[in-house]
Amino acid sequence: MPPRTKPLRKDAQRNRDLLVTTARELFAARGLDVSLDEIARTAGVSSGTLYNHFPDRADLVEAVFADRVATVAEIAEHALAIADPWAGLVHFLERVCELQAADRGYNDLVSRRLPQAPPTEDHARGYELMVRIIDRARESGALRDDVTLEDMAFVTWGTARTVEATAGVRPQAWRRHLALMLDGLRATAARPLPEPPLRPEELADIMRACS
Amino acid sequence: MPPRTKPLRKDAQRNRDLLVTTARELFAARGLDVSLDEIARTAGVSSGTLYNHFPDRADLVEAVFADRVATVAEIAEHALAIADPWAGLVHFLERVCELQAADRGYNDLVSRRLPQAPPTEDHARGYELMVRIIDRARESGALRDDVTLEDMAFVTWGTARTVEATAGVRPQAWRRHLALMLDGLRATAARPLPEPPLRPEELADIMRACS
DNA sequence: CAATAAGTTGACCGTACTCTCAACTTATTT
DNA sequence: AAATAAGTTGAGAGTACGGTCAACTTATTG
Repeated sequence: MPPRTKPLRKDAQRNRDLLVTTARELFAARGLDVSLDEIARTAGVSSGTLYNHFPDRADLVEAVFADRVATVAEIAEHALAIADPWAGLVHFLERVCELQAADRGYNDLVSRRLPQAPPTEDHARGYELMVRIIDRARESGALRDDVTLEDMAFVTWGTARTVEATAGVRPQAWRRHLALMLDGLRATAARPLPEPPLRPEELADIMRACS
Repeated sequence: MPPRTKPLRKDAQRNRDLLVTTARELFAARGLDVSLDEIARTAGVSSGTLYNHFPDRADLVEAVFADRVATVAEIAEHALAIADPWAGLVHFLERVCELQAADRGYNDLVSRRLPQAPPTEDHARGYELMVRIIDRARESGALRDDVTLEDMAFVTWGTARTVEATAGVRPQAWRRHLALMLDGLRATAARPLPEPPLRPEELADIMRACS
């Protein structure tokens, strides 16, 4: 659907796009903490223009990573297209972690709580698909039956930190971390867990929390 | 052994101690990014005094956490005193993660690369003990034989991130993360790993790296 | 081609932080 | 109780950042 708002003037649209792509590159290379002034300068516009388009840093971050939710949903779809449920889960987690490893900004985004983009329909779709990936893997008997979708956050958070630490020295080290984690998620590895899973609302709180 | 340098004047010593304990509290509560001015103010001394004692932020951090290396070594000793090698490893990792969970500053410290304290003899002792914890667990057949001491960094990094994320909502959630990870470290869970372990020098590089 | 709306500029304000130093105060020494 | 060495102070320099706005420029419209 076309956006309801009146279209931007064409130079304004050009500047906006420029800012987003510039920010995307800088975020990818150096993480989410790049200064907004530097982004504007690199894009060749004044800082006023940046603030005109994106009043808040979160607005810019949201614009830069707006497509990622859909990307994750697509990955989830591919994962569900794999016949073997366990292989599907592994595929999903590997691909998501690859996204993190390829983009320091995205890695920061999944790590830190940040902007809280308003929940979109892609969000809901991705969530549904992920639930199915987990359920299917669990019902197949490959995934341990005491883990939930929320436990996948541990995978994401953990590899995010490993990606950050090892990026300079061994960019693929996170694969080893992930593999160990995956071996712990197998039904055959299951031992009683010491703590109940995060409830969906708790995880939502964590994601939403800004600080 | 008494320090070789001339002892501080007694008010200077008092101020120094005050700064360290104040910094310890603030770091523990709010992480390593507390401003130095605030630490000085809270301690009731001027910022000049702080910089007189600790020219660099890293110097203060080092003073605050100087004892932690010895603490970890002690935990390692306790772990080795446990008869069952696997239980010893679990004990060690749980206790270290508890340290992280109890102190946001320490959690930051193990996460981010920061100051690179000069390697002390406690360091070497801790290292030796940790090697023995791992070797013993592996030789007992409980720990998978394709993991190394360096793989424990994944445990530390991972839980560090989970601690950070969940501290406000479910302070014990990291125990679940750790338990999943531990299940992946069991010999019975072992599947081939996709990436060679970090070499000791690589891990040292990561720890040393400042940025 | 006006006329007007839309967008841009860059200097500037406020804030927060690290770090310095000359003037001052306090402890220690003889 | 001087004399001296040691330590403290707090204002302020320097930096970087987010964010604002009145004056200016540019696109669009009739």
